[in-house]
Amino acid sequence: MSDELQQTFCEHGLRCTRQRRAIYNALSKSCCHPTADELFQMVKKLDDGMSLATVYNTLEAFCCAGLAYKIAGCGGNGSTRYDTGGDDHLHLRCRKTGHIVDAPHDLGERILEHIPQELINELQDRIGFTVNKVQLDLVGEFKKSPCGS
Amino acid sequence: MSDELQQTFCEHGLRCTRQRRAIYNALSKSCCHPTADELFQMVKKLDDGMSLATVYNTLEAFCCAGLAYKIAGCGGNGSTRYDTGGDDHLHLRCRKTGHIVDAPHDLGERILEHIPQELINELQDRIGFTVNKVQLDLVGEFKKSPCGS
DNA sequence: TTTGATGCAAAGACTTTGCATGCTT
DNA sequence: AAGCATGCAAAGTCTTTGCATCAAA
Repeated sequence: MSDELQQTFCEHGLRCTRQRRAIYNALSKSCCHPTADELFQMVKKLDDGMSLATVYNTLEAFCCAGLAYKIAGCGGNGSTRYDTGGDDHLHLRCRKTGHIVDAPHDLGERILEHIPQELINELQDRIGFTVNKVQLDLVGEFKKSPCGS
Repeated sequence: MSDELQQTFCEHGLRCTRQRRAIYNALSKSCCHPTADELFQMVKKLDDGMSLATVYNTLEAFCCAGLAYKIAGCGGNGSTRYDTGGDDHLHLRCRKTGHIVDAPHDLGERILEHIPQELINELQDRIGFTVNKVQLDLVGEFKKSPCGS
């Protein structure tokens, strides 16, 4: 079983288990930044021996290893959402449902490239704050539910 | 007691109580987007007859009325943070502590004005998403604790 | 074989709710 | 006087933890 995923885990100091594979696959396939429970529901269908605690533990391990990120859950209910932390830094957040969806890649890039790096640098110097990631959120409302979810 | 705050509440259909005054004042004075519990701690010092449930209820009422906003609590612990929803749309989020601080007003404006409205419009048309608020978060780390908190 | 991961259930943290009482309007 | 807001405690979510068992390395 020395596939790509195994190697990814290994490079990040994580053991490669059946559960972690399933969770990682579900997370990276999803376009909608699922919550821990949503992931659990997806994964349980494919693999019945799976507990919600493991999903939480695994996500925490992924986050520590840099394989995933928590993104805020400020919408409807207060649950944390996760993503695999690609370069999708433009989110559409629905005020009502709490859903978070990536903006189309091309538009995201075109919008983000307008943010001037020299101002970010100035800010870092002035405040004593190190910026790791620039995250632009457009808060609003979907006219209809995205992703069919 | 027909001061400014009373009028603000009244315009938003809210009764003006001692507790709501205290909570609103504490929230608008704070530069650091407190959690419900942090607000409770601040306010309890000044007004002993104050319950945490009231803080939550009041914040919920403020949010419904548009007097405050929830902002995500994706940092350390998972508690929601609040602000009075001025035009401070550039936040510095500390990965480690979960603290959220406004960027200095001038810098925030200078950075945000670079985001081209026509691209936002294009996105709204393409996705069927109505943007109410543009929120830019710089995620990273403070070299030392901000706000003395 | 060693060591970390899993699953279960219990505990913990954060938030909401029901209801009697009090206060604003 | 009427009706919303408060306070308390209990209930509800979401998340973490302890511990025995299991599996990856």
